[in-house]
Amino acid sequence: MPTNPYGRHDAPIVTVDVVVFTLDQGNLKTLVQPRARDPFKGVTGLVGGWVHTNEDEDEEAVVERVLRTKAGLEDVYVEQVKTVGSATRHPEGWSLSVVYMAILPVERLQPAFDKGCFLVPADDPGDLAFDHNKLLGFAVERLRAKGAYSTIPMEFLPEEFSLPELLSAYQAVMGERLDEGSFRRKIAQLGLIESTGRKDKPRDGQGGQRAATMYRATQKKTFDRSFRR
Amino acid sequence: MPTNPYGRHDAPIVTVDVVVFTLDQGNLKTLVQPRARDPFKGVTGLVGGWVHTNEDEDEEAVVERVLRTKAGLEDVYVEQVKTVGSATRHPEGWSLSVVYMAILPVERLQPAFDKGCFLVPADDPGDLAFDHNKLLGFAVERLRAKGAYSTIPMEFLPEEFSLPELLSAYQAVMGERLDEGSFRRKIAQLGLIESTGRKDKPRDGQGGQRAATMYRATQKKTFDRSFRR
DNA sequence: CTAATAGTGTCTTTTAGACAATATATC
DNA sequence: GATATATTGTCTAAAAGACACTATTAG
Repeated sequence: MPTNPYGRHDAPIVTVDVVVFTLDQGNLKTLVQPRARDPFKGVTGLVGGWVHTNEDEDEEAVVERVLRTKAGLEDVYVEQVKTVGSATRHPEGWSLSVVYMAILPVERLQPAFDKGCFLVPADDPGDLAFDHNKLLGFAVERLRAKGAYSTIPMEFLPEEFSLPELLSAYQAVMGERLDEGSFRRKIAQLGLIESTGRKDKPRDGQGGQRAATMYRATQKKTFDRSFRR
Repeated sequence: MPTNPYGRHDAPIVTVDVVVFTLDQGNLKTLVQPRARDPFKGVTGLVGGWVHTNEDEDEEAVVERVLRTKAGLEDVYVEQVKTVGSATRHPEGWSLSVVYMAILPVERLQPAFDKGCFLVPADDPGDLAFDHNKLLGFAVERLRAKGAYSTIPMEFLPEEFSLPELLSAYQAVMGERLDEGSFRRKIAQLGLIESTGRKDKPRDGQGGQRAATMYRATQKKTFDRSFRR
Protein backbone atom coordinates (compact mmCIF):
# COMPACT_ATOMS: atom_id res chain seq x y z
CA MET A 1 0.00 0.00 0.00
CA PRO A 2 1.52 3.30 -1.03
CA THR A 3 2.17 5.96 1.55
CA ASN A 4 1.08 9.55 1.18
CA PRO A 5 4.01 11.89 1.66
CA TYR A 6 1.87 14.85 0.94
CA GLY A 7 1.15 15.98 4.47
CA ARG A 8 -1.92 17.83 5.72
CA HIS A 9 -3.61 18.09 2.32
CA ASP A 10 -4.91 15.57 -0.16
CA ALA A 11 -2.35 14.92 -2.84
CA PRO A 12 -3.20 16.22 -6.30
CA ILE A 13 -3.53 13.75 -9.14
CA VAL A 14 -0.57 14.34 -11.43
CA THR A 15 -0.76 13.36 -15.06
CA VAL A 16 1.02 13.99 -18.30
CA ASP A 17 -0.98 14.59 -21.46
CA VAL A 18 0.69 14.53 -24.84
CA VAL A 19 -0.64 16.21 -27.95
CA VAL A 20 0.87 14.15 -30.74
CA PHE A 21 0.93 16.14 -33.99
CA THR A 22 1.42 14.84 -37.47
CA LEU A 23 0.90 16.04 -41.02
CA ASP A 24 -1.53 13.95 -43.00
CA GLN A 25 -1.51 15.05 -46.65
CA GLY A 26 -0.70 18.58 -45.68
CA ASN A 27 -3.26 18.74 -42.88
CA LEU A 28 -2.36 19.11 -39.23
CA LYS A 29 -3.78 16.22 -37.20
CA THR A 30 -3.66 15.04 -33.62
CA LEU A 31 -3.53 11.54 -32.24
CA VAL A 32 -6.34 10.59 -29.87
CA GLN A 33 -7.53 7.44 -28.21
CA PRO A 34 -10.70 6.09 -26.58
CA ARG A 35 -10.19 6.00 -22.83
CA ALA A 36 -9.86 2.51 -21.37
CA ARG A 37 -11.24 3.33 -17.91
CA ASP A 38 -13.43 5.66 -15.96
CA PRO A 39 -13.72 8.54 -15.74
CA PHE A 40 -14.77 9.19 -19.33
CA LYS A 41 -14.43 5.50 -20.21
CA GLY A 42 -14.81 5.11 -23.98
CA VAL A 43 -14.62 8.84 -24.61
CA THR A 44 -11.89 10.07 -26.94
CA GLY A 45 -9.00 11.77 -25.21
CA LEU A 46 -5.39 12.79 -25.57
CA VAL A 47 -2.65 10.25 -25.00
CA GLY A 48 -1.85 10.57 -21.33
CA GLY A 49 -1.22 8.90 -18.02
CA TRP A 50 -0.41 9.31 -14.37
CA VAL A 51 3.01 9.95 -12.98
CA HIS A 52 4.26 6.69 -11.46
CA THR A 53 6.60 7.74 -8.67
CA ASN A 54 8.02 4.26 -8.20
CA GLU A 55 9.11 3.76 -11.77
CA ASP A 56 9.55 7.13 -13.48
CA GLU A 57 12.84 8.91 -12.95
CA ASP A 58 11.63 12.34 -14.04
CA GLU A 59 9.03 14.16 -16.11
CA GLU A 60 10.66 13.29 -19.42
CA ALA A 61 10.62 9.64 -18.39
CA VAL A 62 6.90 9.88 -17.73
CA VAL A 63 6.32 11.23 -21.22
CA GLU A 64 8.42 8.46 -22.76
CA ARG A 65 6.62 5.74 -20.80
CA VAL A 66 3.20 7.14 -21.65
CA LEU A 67 4.00 7.39 -25.36
CA ARG A 68 5.52 3.93 -25.38
CA THR A 69 2.87 2.07 -23.43
CA LYS A 70 -0.23 3.91 -24.63
CA ALA A 71 0.74 4.48 -28.26
CA GLY A 72 3.74 2.27 -29.00
CA LEU A 73 5.85 5.31 -29.93
CA GLU A 74 9.55 5.80 -29.20
CA ASP A 75 12.22 8.37 -30.00
CA VAL A 76 9.79 11.17 -30.53
CA TYR A 77 10.40 14.92 -30.53
CA VAL A 78 8.63 16.28 -27.45
CA GLU A 79 8.38 19.72 -25.95
CA GLN A 80 6.65 20.91 -22.81
CA VAL A 81 3.78 23.27 -23.51
CA LYS A 82 2.10 24.24 -20.27
CA THR A 83 0.86 22.97 -16.95
CA VAL A 84 -2.76 23.27 -15.88
CA GLY A 85 -4.16 22.37 -12.51
CA SER A 86 -7.45 22.91 -10.73
CA ALA A 87 -9.90 21.41 -8.28
CA THR A 88 -12.53 20.87 -10.95
CA ARG A 89 -10.87 19.54 -14.07
CA HIS A 90 -10.92 15.92 -12.88
CA PRO A 91 -13.98 14.36 -11.22
CA GLU A 92 -11.86 12.43 -8.73
CA GLY A 93 -10.08 15.37 -7.20
CA TRP A 94 -7.57 18.18 -7.55
CA SER A 95 -5.68 17.38 -10.66
CA LEU A 96 -2.66 18.73 -12.42
CA SER A 97 -1.65 17.95 -15.98
CA VAL A 98 1.68 18.73 -17.57
CA VAL A 99 0.94 19.12 -21.25
CA TYR A 100 3.50 18.20 -23.89
CA MET A 101 3.40 18.29 -27.63
CA ALA A 102 5.03 15.62 -29.73
CA ILE A 103 5.71 15.68 -33.46
CA LEU A 104 6.07 12.70 -35.75
CA PRO A 105 5.90 11.85 -39.44
CA VAL A 106 2.66 10.05 -40.16
CA GLU A 107 4.58 7.02 -41.42
CA ARG A 108 5.71 6.28 -37.87
CA LEU A 109 2.21 6.13 -36.39
CA GLN A 110 1.29 2.55 -37.25
CA PRO A 111 2.05 1.24 -33.73
CA ALA A 112 -0.33 3.84 -32.36
CA PHE A 113 -3.11 2.83 -34.74
CA ASP A 114 -2.54 -0.77 -33.67
CA LYS A 115 -3.24 0.31 -30.10
CA GLY A 116 -6.53 1.93 -31.00
CA CYS A 117 -5.33 5.49 -31.54
CA PHE A 118 -6.61 7.51 -34.47
CA LEU A 119 -6.13 10.91 -36.02
CA VAL A 120 -8.45 13.90 -35.86
CA PRO A 121 -8.01 17.37 -37.39
CA ALA A 122 -6.08 19.47 -34.90
CA ASP A 123 -8.44 22.40 -35.20
CA ASP A 124 -11.64 20.35 -35.25
CA PRO A 125 -11.06 17.37 -32.97
CA GLY A 126 -14.62 16.79 -31.77
CA ASP A 127 -15.48 16.53 -28.07
CA LEU A 128 -12.64 15.20 -25.97
CA ALA A 129 -12.55 13.95 -22.38
CA PHE A 130 -11.78 16.27 -19.44
CA ASP A 131 -10.48 19.65 -20.60
CA HIS A 132 -8.50 18.05 -23.39
CA ASN A 133 -10.00 20.34 -26.03
CA LYS A 134 -8.49 23.25 -24.16
CA LEU A 135 -5.14 21.50 -23.75
CA LEU A 136 -5.08 20.69 -27.45
CA GLY A 137 -5.75 24.34 -28.16
CA PHE A 138 -2.73 25.39 -26.12
CA ALA A 139 -0.54 22.99 -28.06
CA VAL A 140 -1.82 24.14 -31.46
CA GLU A 141 -1.22 27.74 -30.46
CA ARG A 142 2.34 26.96 -29.44
CA LEU A 143 3.05 24.96 -32.57
CA ARG A 144 1.80 27.70 -34.88
CA ALA A 145 3.60 30.41 -32.93
CA LYS A 146 6.91 28.62 -32.87
CA GLY A 147 6.70 26.88 -36.22
CA ALA A 148 7.82 29.78 -38.38
CA TYR A 149 10.67 30.61 -36.01
CA SER A 150 12.31 27.24 -35.67
CA THR A 151 13.22 23.95 -37.25
CA ILE A 152 10.14 22.35 -35.70
CA PRO A 153 8.50 21.70 -39.09
CA MET A 154 11.35 19.30 -39.89
CA GLU A 155 10.06 17.00 -37.16
CA PHE A 156 7.04 16.22 -39.30
CA LEU A 157 9.25 14.70 -41.97
CA PRO A 158 11.07 11.36 -42.07
CA GLU A 159 14.80 11.36 -41.49
CA GLU A 160 15.43 11.85 -45.19
CA PHE A 161 13.35 14.39 -47.02
CA SER A 162 13.42 16.54 -50.14
CA LEU A 163 13.31 20.31 -50.32
CA PRO A 164 9.79 20.37 -51.78
CA GLU A 165 8.68 18.26 -48.81
CA LEU A 166 10.36 20.64 -46.40
CA LEU A 167 8.72 23.58 -48.11
CA SER A 168 5.29 22.04 -47.76
CA ALA A 169 5.90 21.23 -44.09
CA TYR A 170 6.71 24.87 -43.40
CA GLN A 171 3.69 25.94 -45.39
CA ALA A 172 1.42 23.61 -43.47
CA VAL A 173 2.64 24.84 -40.10
CA MET A 174 2.66 28.50 -41.07
CA GLY A 175 -0.62 28.30 -42.93
CA GLU A 176 0.57 30.29 -45.91
CA ARG A 177 2.26 29.90 -49.27
CA LEU A 178 5.99 30.55 -49.47
CA ASP A 179 7.98 31.56 -52.53
CA GLU A 180 9.98 28.59 -53.71
CA GLY A 181 13.03 30.44 -54.92
CA SER A 182 13.36 32.54 -51.80
CA PHE A 183 12.77 29.50 -49.62
CA ARG A 184 15.52 27.48 -51.26
CA ARG A 185 17.92 30.38 -50.93
CA LYS A 186 17.17 30.83 -47.27
CA ILE A 187 17.50 27.18 -46.42
CA ALA A 188 20.81 27.02 -48.28
CA GLN A 189 22.17 30.00 -46.32
CA LEU A 190 21.08 28.64 -42.97
CA GLY A 191 22.95 25.38 -43.22
CA LEU A 192 20.25 23.51 -41.33
CA ILE A 193 20.33 20.49 -43.60
CA GLU A 194 22.83 18.45 -45.55
CA SER A 195 22.46 16.22 -48.56
CA THR A 196 22.39 12.49 -47.93
CA GLY A 197 23.69 11.78 -51.43
CA ARG A 198 20.55 9.89 -52.32
CA LYS A 199 17.77 10.91 -54.70
CA ASP A 200 14.02 10.71 -54.52
CA LYS A 201 12.09 8.36 -56.75
CA PRO A 202 9.95 10.55 -58.99
CA ARG A 203 6.19 9.97 -58.71
CA ASP A 204 4.05 8.65 -61.53
CA GLY A 205 2.61 11.22 -63.89
CA GLN A 206 2.03 12.11 -67.52
CA GLY A 207 5.63 12.99 -68.15
CA GLY A 208 8.67 12.13 -66.10
CA GLN A 209 10.07 14.39 -63.42
CA ARG A 210 13.42 15.30 -62.08
CA ALA A 211 14.25 13.31 -58.96
CA ALA A 212 14.62 15.40 -55.81
CA THR A 213 17.85 15.25 -53.83
CA MET A 214 17.35 14.06 -50.28
CA TYR A 215 18.50 15.85 -47.15
CA ARG A 216 18.72 15.27 -43.44
CA ALA A 217 18.49 17.79 -40.62
CA THR A 218 21.77 18.83 -39.01
CA GLN A 219 20.49 21.25 -36.37
CA LYS A 220 17.51 21.99 -34.18
CA LYS A 221 17.16 25.70 -33.76
CA THR A 222 14.90 28.56 -32.84
CA PHE A 223 15.30 31.90 -34.56
CA ASP A 224 14.54 35.51 -33.77
CA ARG A 225 12.61 36.04 -36.90
CA SER A 226 10.75 33.81 -39.30
CA PHE A 227 13.23 30.93 -39.81
CA ARG A 228 16.12 33.30 -40.22
CA ARG A 229 19.63 33.06 -38.92
CA MET B 1 -6.45 12.91 8.07
CA PRO B 2 -6.18 13.44 4.34
CA THR B 3 -6.91 10.62 1.99
CA ASN B 4 -4.63 9.63 -0.86
CA PRO B 5 -6.55 9.59 -4.13
CA TYR B 6 -3.42 8.74 -6.00
CA GLY B 7 -3.90 4.99 -6.35
CA ARG B 8 -1.19 2.37 -6.62
CA HIS B 9 1.73 4.81 -6.53
CA ASP B 10 3.00 7.28 -3.99
CA ALA B 11 1.72 10.73 -4.74
CA PRO B 12 4.28 13.26 -5.94
CA ILE B 13 4.90 16.35 -3.88
CA VAL B 14 3.52 19.27 -5.86
CA THR B 15 4.86 22.75 -5.31
CA VAL B 16 4.88 26.13 -6.96
CA ASP B 17 8.09 28.16 -7.03
CA VAL B 18 8.03 31.79 -8.02
CA VAL B 19 11.00 33.72 -9.34
CA VAL B 20 10.18 37.30 -8.38
CA PHE B 21 12.13 39.73 -10.55
CA THR B 22 12.73 43.38 -9.95
CA LEU B 23 15.04 46.11 -11.20
CA ASP B 24 17.21 47.63 -8.51
CA GLN B 25 19.08 50.64 -9.89
CA GLY B 26 19.18 49.14 -13.32
CA ASN B 27 20.23 45.68 -12.12
CA LEU B 28 18.09 42.59 -12.45
CA LYS B 29 17.48 41.02 -9.04
CA THR B 30 15.50 38.14 -7.64
CA LEU B 31 13.65 37.83 -4.39
CA VAL B 32 14.76 34.99 -2.12
CA GLN B 33 14.02 33.91 1.42
CA PRO B 34 15.59 31.73 4.11
CA ARG B 35 13.59 28.51 4.39
CA ALA B 36 11.53 28.23 7.56
CA ARG B 37 11.62 24.41 7.76
CA ASP B 38 13.43 21.32 6.76
CA PRO B 39 14.54 20.26 4.27
CA PHE B 40 17.09 23.00 3.73
CA LYS B 41 15.94 24.86 6.84
CA GLY B 42 17.68 28.24 6.94
CA VAL B 43 19.03 27.92 3.41
CA THR B 44 18.08 30.61 0.95
CA GLY B 45 15.47 29.59 -1.59
CA LEU B 46 12.90 30.86 -4.04
CA VAL B 47 9.50 31.92 -2.79
CA GLY B 48 7.42 28.79 -3.02
CA GLY B 49 4.97 26.44 -1.41
CA TRP B 50 2.91 23.30 -1.72
CA VAL B 51 -0.35 23.04 -3.56
CA HIS B 52 -3.13 22.93 -0.96
CA THR B 53 -5.89 20.92 -2.56
CA ASN B 54 -8.46 21.85 0.06
CA GLU B 55 -8.09 25.59 -0.32
CA ASP B 56 -6.62 26.40 -3.75
CA GLU B 57 -9.05 26.56 -6.64
CA ASP B 58 -6.42 26.25 -9.37
CA GLU B 59 -2.75 26.78 -10.18
CA GLU B 60 -3.08 30.54 -10.41
CA ALA B 61 -4.68 30.56 -6.97
CA VAL B 62 -1.71 28.64 -5.60
CA VAL B 63 0.65 31.27 -6.96
CA GLU B 64 -1.42 34.08 -5.48
CA ARG B 65 -1.60 32.41 -2.08
CA VAL B 66 2.12 31.67 -2.03
CA LEU B 67 3.04 35.23 -2.97
CA ARG B 68 0.60 36.67 -0.46
CA THR B 69 1.44 34.48 2.52
CA LYS B 70 5.18 34.06 1.98
CA ALA B 71 6.05 37.50 0.70
CA GLY B 72 3.07 39.77 1.37
CA LEU B 73 2.68 40.53 -2.34
CA GLU B 74 -0.57 40.98 -4.22
CA ASP B 75 -1.67 41.95 -7.73
CA VAL B 76 1.56 40.88 -9.34
CA TYR B 77 2.28 40.13 -12.96
CA VAL B 78 2.96 36.39 -13.15
CA GLU B 79 3.70 34.04 -16.00
CA GLN B 80 4.27 30.31 -16.02
CA VAL B 81 7.79 29.36 -17.05
CA LYS B 82 8.21 25.62 -16.90
CA THR B 83 7.48 22.50 -14.88
CA VAL B 84 10.19 20.23 -13.55
CA GLY B 85 9.71 16.94 -11.80
CA SER B 86 11.94 14.10 -10.74
CA ALA B 87 12.51 11.45 -8.13
CA THR B 88 15.66 13.12 -6.83
CA ARG B 89 15.09 16.85 -6.67
CA HIS B 90 13.44 16.69 -3.24
CA PRO B 91 14.83 14.56 -0.40
CA GLU B 92 11.36 13.53 0.75
CA GLY B 93 10.20 11.98 -2.47
CA TRP B 94 9.14 12.40 -6.08
CA SER B 95 8.54 16.08 -6.46
CA LEU B 96 7.18 18.34 -9.11
CA SER B 97 7.52 22.09 -9.19
CA VAL B 98 5.61 24.44 -11.45
CA VAL B 99 7.89 27.44 -11.90
CA TYR B 100 6.50 30.93 -12.39
CA MET B 101 8.15 34.25 -12.83
CA ALA B 102 6.73 37.41 -11.32
CA ILE B 103 7.72 41.00 -12.06
CA LEU B 104 7.36 43.96 -9.74
CA PRO B 105 8.76 47.45 -9.30
CA VAL B 106 11.19 47.48 -6.42
CA GLU B 107 9.07 50.06 -4.59
CA ARG B 108 6.40 47.42 -4.02
CA LEU B 109 8.69 44.93 -2.29
CA GLN B 110 8.63 46.34 1.24
CA PRO B 111 6.09 43.74 2.48
CA ALA B 112 8.42 41.02 1.26
CA PHE B 113 11.42 42.50 3.06
CA ASP B 114 9.28 42.67 6.21
CA LYS B 115 8.80 38.92 5.91
CA GLY B 116 12.50 38.22 5.68
CA CYS B 117 12.88 38.17 1.92
CA PHE B 118 15.85 39.87 0.30
CA LEU B 119 17.22 40.56 -3.15
CA VAL B 120 20.11 38.84 -4.88
CA PRO B 121 21.54 39.47 -8.37
CA ALA B 122 19.57 37.33 -10.80
CA ASP B 123 22.68 36.04 -12.52
CA ASP B 124 24.72 35.54 -9.36
CA PRO B 125 22.31 34.45 -6.66
CA GLY B 126 24.63 32.30 -4.55
CA ASP B 127 23.74 28.74 -3.56
CA LEU B 128 20.03 28.14 -3.29
CA ALA B 129 18.05 25.26 -1.80
CA PHE B 130 16.96 22.27 -3.91
CA ASP B 131 17.48 22.86 -7.63
CA HIS B 132 16.42 26.47 -7.28
CA ASN B 133 19.53 27.76 -9.04
CA LYS B 134 18.45 25.82 -12.09
CA LEU B 135 14.86 27.03 -11.82
CA LEU B 136 16.06 30.61 -11.51
CA GLY B 137 18.15 30.07 -14.63
CA PHE B 138 15.09 28.97 -16.59
CA ALA B 139 13.23 32.10 -15.53
CA VAL B 140 16.10 34.43 -16.41
CA GLU B 141 16.39 32.80 -19.79
CA ARG B 142 12.70 33.28 -20.44
CA LEU B 143 12.72 36.88 -19.26
CA ARG B 144 15.65 37.82 -21.47
CA ALA B 145 14.24 35.96 -24.46
CA LYS B 146 10.81 37.50 -24.19
CA GLY B 147 11.79 40.93 -22.89
CA ALA B 148 12.72 42.48 -26.21
CA TYR B 149 9.60 41.10 -27.88
CA SER B 150 6.94 42.23 -25.47
CA THR B 151 5.72 44.84 -23.04
CA ILE B 152 7.13 42.80 -20.15
CA PRO B 153 9.72 45.47 -19.25
CA MET B 154 6.84 47.79 -18.33
CA GLU B 155 6.02 45.48 -15.44
CA PHE B 156 9.20 46.60 -13.71
CA LEU B 157 7.94 50.16 -13.52
CA PRO B 158 5.31 51.73 -11.28
CA GLU B 159 1.94 52.49 -12.77
CA GLU B 160 3.13 55.91 -13.84
CA PHE B 161 6.50 56.21 -15.48
CA SER B 162 8.48 58.48 -17.76
CA LEU B 163 9.93 57.63 -21.15
CA PRO B 164 13.52 57.71 -19.88
CA GLU B 165 12.49 55.20 -17.20
CA LEU B 166 10.87 52.98 -19.81
CA LEU B 167 13.97 53.19 -21.95
CA SER B 168 16.18 52.10 -19.10
CA ALA B 169 13.85 49.21 -18.25
CA TYR B 170 14.10 47.92 -21.81
CA GLN B 171 17.86 48.39 -21.73
CA ALA B 172 18.18 46.47 -18.48
CA VAL B 173 16.15 43.55 -19.75
CA MET B 174 17.77 43.48 -23.17
CA GLY B 175 21.25 44.06 -21.82
CA GLU B 176 22.18 46.64 -24.42
CA ARG B 177 22.04 50.34 -25.09
CA LEU B 178 19.21 51.64 -27.24
CA ASP B 179 19.19 54.80 -29.31
CA GLU B 180 17.00 57.34 -27.57
CA GLY B 181 15.58 59.01 -30.64
CA SER B 182 14.68 55.78 -32.37
CA PHE B 183 13.22 54.40 -29.13
CA ARG B 184 10.92 57.37 -28.64
CA ARG B 185 9.77 57.15 -32.24
CA LYS B 186 8.98 53.46 -31.93
CA ILE B 187 7.09 53.79 -28.69
CA ALA B 188 5.08 56.65 -30.12
CA GLN B 189 4.10 54.58 -33.18
CA LEU B 190 3.13 51.55 -31.17
CA GLY B 191 0.55 53.26 -29.01
CA LEU B 192 1.37 51.09 -26.01
CA ILE B 193 1.25 53.95 -23.53
CA GLU B 194 -0.72 57.09 -22.91
CA SER B 195 0.10 60.27 -21.05
CA THR B 196 -1.36 60.66 -17.59
CA GLY B 197 -1.21 64.44 -17.85
CA ARG B 198 1.18 64.65 -14.93
CA LYS B 199 4.84 65.56 -14.97
CA ASP B 200 7.88 64.16 -13.23
CA LYS B 201 9.70 66.15 -10.59
CA PRO B 202 13.18 66.82 -11.95
CA ARG B 203 16.05 65.46 -9.85
CA ASP B 204 18.57 67.67 -8.10
CA GLY B 205 21.65 68.66 -10.05
CA GLN B 206 23.90 71.52 -10.96
CA GLY B 207 21.40 73.10 -13.25
CA GLY B 208 17.69 72.44 -13.51
CA GLN B 209 16.17 69.89 -15.84
CA ARG B 210 13.07 69.58 -17.89
CA ALA B 211 10.41 67.54 -16.10
CA ALA B 212 9.48 64.28 -17.84
CA THR B 213 5.89 63.67 -18.82
CA MET B 214 4.40 60.62 -17.16
CA TYR B 215 2.72 57.72 -18.94
CA ARG B 216 0.77 54.61 -18.13
CA ALA B 217 0.64 51.32 -20.03
CA THR B 218 -2.44 50.74 -22.16
CA GLN B 219 -1.66 47.28 -23.54
CA LYS B 220 0.16 44.08 -22.75
CA LYS B 221 1.54 42.63 -25.94
CA THR B 222 4.02 40.26 -27.47
CA PHE B 223 5.55 41.09 -30.84
CA ASP B 224 7.10 39.17 -33.71
CA ARG B 225 10.22 41.22 -33.71
CA SER B 226 12.00 43.32 -31.15
CA PHE B 227 9.15 45.35 -29.64
CA ARG B 228 7.73 46.13 -33.03
CA ARG B 229 4.14 46.23 -34.18
C1' DC C 1 23.26 78.90 -17.93
C1' DT C 2 22.86 74.00 -17.28
C1' DA C 3 21.01 69.66 -17.68
C1' DA C 4 17.64 66.42 -18.86
C1' DT C 5 13.62 65.63 -21.67
C1' DA C 6 11.72 65.74 -26.24
C1' DG C 7 11.40 65.59 -31.25
C1' DT C 8 13.26 65.32 -36.16
C1' DG C 9 15.93 64.41 -40.11
C1' DT C 10 18.77 61.46 -42.67
C1' DC C 11 21.71 57.79 -43.97
C1' DT C 12 23.25 52.93 -44.40
C1' DT C 13 22.46 48.23 -44.27
C1' DT C 14 19.66 44.34 -43.94
C1' DT C 15 15.64 41.84 -44.84
C1' DA C 16 11.42 39.99 -46.57
C1' DG C 17 9.05 39.03 -50.29
C1' DA C 18 7.40 38.88 -54.91
C1' DC C 19 8.19 37.86 -59.60
C1' DA C 20 10.60 36.21 -63.54
C1' DA C 21 13.51 33.50 -66.10
C1' DT C 22 16.18 29.63 -66.98
C1' DA C 23 18.48 25.25 -66.28
C1' DT C 24 18.34 20.27 -65.10
C1' DA C 25 16.83 15.62 -64.71
C1' DT C 26 13.68 11.90 -65.42
C1' DC C 27 10.19 9.27 -67.83
C1' DG D 1 7.83 16.74 -74.78
C1' DA D 2 6.00 16.93 -70.21
C1' DT D 3 6.71 17.65 -65.51
C1' DA D 4 8.77 18.63 -61.22
C1' DT D 5 13.13 19.90 -59.24
C1' DA D 6 16.71 23.37 -58.97
C1' DT D 7 19.06 27.95 -59.40
C1' DT D 8 19.62 32.75 -60.20
C1' DG D 9 18.59 37.60 -61.00
C1' DT D 10 16.20 41.65 -59.94
C1' DC D 11 13.17 44.85 -57.85
C1' DT D 12 10.46 46.98 -54.14
C1' DA D 13 9.18 48.04 -49.69
C1' DA D 14 10.00 47.74 -44.94
C1' DA D 15 12.87 47.83 -41.05
C1' DA D 16 16.73 48.26 -37.85
C1' DG D 17 20.04 51.02 -36.26
C1' DA D 18 23.22 54.74 -35.93
C1' DC D 19 24.19 59.56 -35.80
C1' DA D 20 23.36 64.31 -35.61
C1' DC D 21 21.02 68.22 -34.68
C1' DT D 22 17.50 71.14 -32.66
C1' DA D 23 13.93 72.42 -29.45
C1' DT D 24 11.82 72.61 -24.87
C1' DT D 25 11.41 73.13 -19.93
C1' DA D 26 12.76 73.32 -15.44
C1' DG D 27 15.73 75.24 -11.56
